[in-house]
Amino acid sequence: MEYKFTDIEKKWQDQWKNDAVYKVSNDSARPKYYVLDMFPYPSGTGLHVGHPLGYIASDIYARFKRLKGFNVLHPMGYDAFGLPAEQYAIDHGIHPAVSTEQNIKNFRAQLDKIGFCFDWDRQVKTSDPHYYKWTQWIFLQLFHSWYNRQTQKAEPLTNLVEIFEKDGNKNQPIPNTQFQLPADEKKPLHADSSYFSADRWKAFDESTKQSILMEYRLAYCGYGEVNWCEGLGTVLANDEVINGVSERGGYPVVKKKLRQWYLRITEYADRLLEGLDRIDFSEAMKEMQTNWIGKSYGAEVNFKLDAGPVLKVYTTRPDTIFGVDFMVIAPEHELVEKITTAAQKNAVEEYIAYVKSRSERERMAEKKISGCFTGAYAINPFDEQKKIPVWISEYVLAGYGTGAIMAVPCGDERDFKFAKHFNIPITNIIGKYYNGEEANPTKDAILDNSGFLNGTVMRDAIGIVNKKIEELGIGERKVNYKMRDAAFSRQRYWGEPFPIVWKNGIAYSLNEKDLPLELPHVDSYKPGPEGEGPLANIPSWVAKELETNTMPGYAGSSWYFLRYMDPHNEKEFCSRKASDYWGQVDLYIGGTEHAVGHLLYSRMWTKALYDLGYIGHDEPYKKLVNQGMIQGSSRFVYRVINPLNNAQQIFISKKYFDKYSPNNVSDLLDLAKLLHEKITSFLFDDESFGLIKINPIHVDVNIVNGIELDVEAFRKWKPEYVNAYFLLEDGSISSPTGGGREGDYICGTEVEKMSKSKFNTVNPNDLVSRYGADTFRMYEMFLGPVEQSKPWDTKGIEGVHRFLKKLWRLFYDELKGKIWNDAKATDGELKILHKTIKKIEEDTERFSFNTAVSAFMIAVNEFNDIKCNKKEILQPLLILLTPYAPHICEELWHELGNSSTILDASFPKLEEKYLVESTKNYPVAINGKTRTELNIALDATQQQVEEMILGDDVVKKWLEGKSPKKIIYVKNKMINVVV
RNA sequence: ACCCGGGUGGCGGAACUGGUAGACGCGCAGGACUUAAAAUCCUGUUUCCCGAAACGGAAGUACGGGUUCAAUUCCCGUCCCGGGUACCA
Repeated sequence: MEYKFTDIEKKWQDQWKNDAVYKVSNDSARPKYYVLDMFPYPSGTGLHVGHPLGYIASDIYARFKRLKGFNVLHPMGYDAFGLPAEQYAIDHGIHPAVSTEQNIKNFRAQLDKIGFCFDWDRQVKTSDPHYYKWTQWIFLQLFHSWYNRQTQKAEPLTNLVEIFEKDGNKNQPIPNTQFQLPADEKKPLHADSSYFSADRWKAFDESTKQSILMEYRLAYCGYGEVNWCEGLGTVLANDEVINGVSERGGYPVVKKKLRQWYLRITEYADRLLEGLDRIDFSEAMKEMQTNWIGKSYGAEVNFKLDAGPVLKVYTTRPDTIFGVDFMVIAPEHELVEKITTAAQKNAVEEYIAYVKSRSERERMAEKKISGCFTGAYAINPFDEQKKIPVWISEYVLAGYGTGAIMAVPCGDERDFKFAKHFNIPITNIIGKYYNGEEANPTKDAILDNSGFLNGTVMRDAIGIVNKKIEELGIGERKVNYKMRDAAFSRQRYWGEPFPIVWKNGIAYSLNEKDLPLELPHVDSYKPGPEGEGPLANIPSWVAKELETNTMPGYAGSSWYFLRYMDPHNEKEFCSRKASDYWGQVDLYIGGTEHAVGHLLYSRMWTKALYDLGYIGHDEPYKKLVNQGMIQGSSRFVYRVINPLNNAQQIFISKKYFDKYSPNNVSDLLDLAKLLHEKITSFLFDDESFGLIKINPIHVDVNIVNGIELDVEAFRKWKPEYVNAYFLLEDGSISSPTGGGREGDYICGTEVEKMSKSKFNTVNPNDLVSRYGADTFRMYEMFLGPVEQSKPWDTKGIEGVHRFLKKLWRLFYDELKGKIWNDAKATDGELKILHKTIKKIEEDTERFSFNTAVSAFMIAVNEFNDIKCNKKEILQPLLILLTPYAPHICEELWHELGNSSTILDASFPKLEEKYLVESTKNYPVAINGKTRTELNIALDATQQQVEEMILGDDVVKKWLEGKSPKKIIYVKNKMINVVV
């Protein structure tokens, strides 16, 4: 009986489906465990071997937890709204719903072959109205809520109105400090522009009230910049803009302000930081989120400008205020227009036009220093003699702080370079700490040239200056966050419609009973007028004054983990009973590319839902494991392009590509001679050989075995290659007519992103049909640590497949048939088994699946060596292995006589007694270099060890008669003799 | 530019908390079985030096420094590669 993986896998997949073994109940006496994979986007290209990596890891863990007695939720679904489907619709005229459905079918078929334990009854799709009804509903909760800074949580907006009616907003300042109330007619001179009394609130008209409330809503409307492409008449994603022009068509792209929805995530900044202490994410991940939130303590300082207005800057280093040599404000700062002098007007406008064409990323990445003087000067409040020139430059972004900085070149590298570049004189306020060659950002220097701060250590000066600034009323201490509110609208079709109607410029929500607001059918995906989305082209939609923006891709994925708990609930997004039972996602697996997007948004939504009392926990993911990317391993063939005959297809093996430099004339002549000698139809003359080119061309990795090209498959790959000649590695020729061929054609290799265009994608289906799902699953894990990125190479899969065949042969012999037996296991056999139990349990628990696979190989090799075919040993081994290779284990489990599924077996219990050792082979090092090994009892004392060491011949030889200075003996580790 | 991660044989990787660098697998080389092939099994495989071999010696974890009895592991600096940088998902 041989290992027929195709039959076995088919049989058990069908059986499992019929028996609904993966159906999960919300009602169980067992403890719960929730394993989740990051929501996949069903792309048109289908799965390649990189995608299932995380799913296999989570599947193994889910199955492992089930064996350990948990009620495990392991669901799967689709993040089905998104830009690619819409782009596909624009290009091919196929409705996104249709192509998405097709893609999902394809995905599902691929997933099913791998044998995952997903409970498909719980599948969700974000583009399904049954799902996005609740996305819209949650949006409305955010729309109807505000963040109470006193209680530090989201509350219904009705609370806020009550507060306003009682106290005005004196205790609840408007989050956006730039916001200005309409002028107060009663006390126009003294009115603070952002505070109002209860009386005044009551006197506001509806429109003013609504625009003030909008300033507090967690989901609010404002204005923001988008990538506007006049040529395409549309707004582009950052991805679609390359070097300031559109990816499609190459039209210029500029920034344009459009009305946008936002989520007030900045109000949650502190709680998002605090929450990181309570969740098990990697330090790197926490650091990335912390840096993204970017909390800093500093001061806002007002500088008077000679041109009249006041310039507000944010600085984290107020101690350096005497070192301010110039100001830099963002080119889009509202003051620029007001303060620019007539003489500088042209230069400034030109510079602003340049900056408008630049993406934020380009601006930050730019090494070349650029900027423009506005002609205006600021006055240092502590040194009124000092006139500080005001510049604009792209390196200052409008969205961060106040969009203006005070530049201190002796203490800040970027400011220093700017000053040098524009010949701005540099004031040294840190004495010998500044060498004139580079800035020194120290906080430990003693201040100099700093008026009343002279002689103070910078660190201490910060507080002194802050106090002074506040006393003088020229500024205040300020906590600042780099994070900005999340833009929450897209001028696109394929997303959730907002349940919002506009009446007289005021946004009102739809009633809950009118949800879902279904996405209407459109005939064209072209943008609407003025950069609005395609929905603006539908007369009936516009007539109802419905919002024409749609929600962004992350709307549906911000809460999907909750819907899986209660996927068919028509009354609620998720019942409190279900979310209380399942609670947090215990294990979340996905890539680091979501570090600051999805993971922050879903954390915020969870906190808001928690604040409003809809769920009982405020962090969605208890533990996060980041899976690395599987990179493609590309293969290249080298085509010789003969200028005398462009159409001729001649490929040279890697050796010759390495040997002949395409830039060296004599190399090219040698190559031409060689080719002519071997292939008579290859001709050259005195002029042409110098023009020969050698082009590396991506070749489909599926027709390359390791690095050897299947030349016949290559000729069939594309019509132009039918008559290809190959100069093989051994110098022989493979010609299209056949004959004369002996050697191999060797390809070049390179590690690149896995993508269709590089012909380096490998479809899991192909591998599953060739080796089986169990082999595929184990090989994906065997490649290396889940967290690490690594290149894919199909070649090594054979080793894992051999392992499974070897396992099979412990049960069945090809000739003798059944060989497993009921004999009693020896201590030696039990030792191997329990060593393996220990290793597998530990490795699985810490997600070290690659070493677990090795441990299985070692165990099977050892049992094979000692011819152990005993059921007593093999049965627990199968249970250990079943999370990794479920099909073969289920088959053998039943062959051993079990009738219930192995999925519900219990994980073997480790018996330490089989593993106890009394001695150890200690490595003995002399001066840190291992020289010999000694077998010593584990309970040996320092003295006993020293005696043994000094009596050893090898040690004596290395001591050369000298006596050791010290003998270091670390129990159960090693011995080091210091001479 | 900024933030995060990574760099170990021909290749993927192992070494979990500073303690025998290279487990396991691929590939390669040699051998057994076979008419042959496949499958399977056995042996070897970091590099260099000495040597017939056993054995022995030296170097070695991107590069340059440092801490330590001992560094792939900790610290400082440099280079290279990957992810993210707010509308790809």
